[in-house]
Amino acid sequence: MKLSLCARGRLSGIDFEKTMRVYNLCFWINGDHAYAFIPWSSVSVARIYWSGEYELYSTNCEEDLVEKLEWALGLREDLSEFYELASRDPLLSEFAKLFKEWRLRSADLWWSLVVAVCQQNASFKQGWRALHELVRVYGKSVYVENAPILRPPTPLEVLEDPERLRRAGLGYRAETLLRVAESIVTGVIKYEDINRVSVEEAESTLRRIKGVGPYTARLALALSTRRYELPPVDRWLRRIISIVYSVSEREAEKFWIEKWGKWSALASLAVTVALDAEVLSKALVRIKRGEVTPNPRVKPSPLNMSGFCEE
DNA sequence: AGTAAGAAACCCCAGCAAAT
DNA sequence: ATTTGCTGGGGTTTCTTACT
Repeated sequence: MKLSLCARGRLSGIDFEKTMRVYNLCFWINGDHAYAFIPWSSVSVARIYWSGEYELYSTNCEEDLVEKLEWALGLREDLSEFYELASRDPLLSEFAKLFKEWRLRSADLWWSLVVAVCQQNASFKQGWRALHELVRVYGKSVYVENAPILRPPTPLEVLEDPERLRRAGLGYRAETLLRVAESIVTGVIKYEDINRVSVEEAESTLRRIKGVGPYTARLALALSTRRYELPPVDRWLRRIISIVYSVSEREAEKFWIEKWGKWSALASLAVTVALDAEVLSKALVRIKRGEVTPNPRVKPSPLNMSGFCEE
């Protein structure tokens, strides 16, 4: 699939390097720039330099691609309230100082669900390796200036060749992902519907897919709709919450929502970045030592997944 | 013999669905 | 509402090997 240049320009207002590095696969990070696939469009990819300069490539140049790109980068998202709360929080105050200009990158509903399903019952390493392998094993590329760039497979491509999910190491999660692909292709699940209703309703809609529970649904919602009221809380975070704030694990989620309000899901993700998604035992040691900012030596981490490309 | 690196074994962990 | 079992790879410990 050959893409042509649709637009170029310069954006500003956020930290493009942090925004592009956090939870991005190594295929798409390259020295002083990175690639972002633009949701809700035909196949489109933006090359974004840390300076904010960008080049936008697509199969057919739509009008509002730049707008979609800005949305996906959270360019107009006002996080001052979140960072104000974070600055008074023991886990995220240091993070708040360093990551004020960071924004969460959005993906379309399909890819958000793929990401979320890969994380099920998996450590950070296991989940992201599976996602990395998934992209590699399907081996679909777009061509930008005659150079191939791997792209995520579409739900149709996954349904056409479901065996590759096993090779990617998804294990039994493959079954869930196939049901997700099915739901997307048949239109049972549609972004417009999900985005129109409350997050609570959206969550229950997604959960109608067997294998999609609250964690998966909420992570996917946060990534695809930029609405953060319902946090994904896994055992890792639940344990951390209960220890740091002296609440029972049973009450941890309720506590988290009361604490962060409409920023709950963003706070969940921020904690994983701040602690490099290290395994629980190590994360707890770091918290005890007050080491709650990302450590560049930790690999792989949400900020640095280059290791998967070197395996 | 002592030690470090490498391999293997063991246990543990994860989110979800189903059972209770 | 709470507990249990599923499933597959990661983490940790233990054992083996190789080298000084």
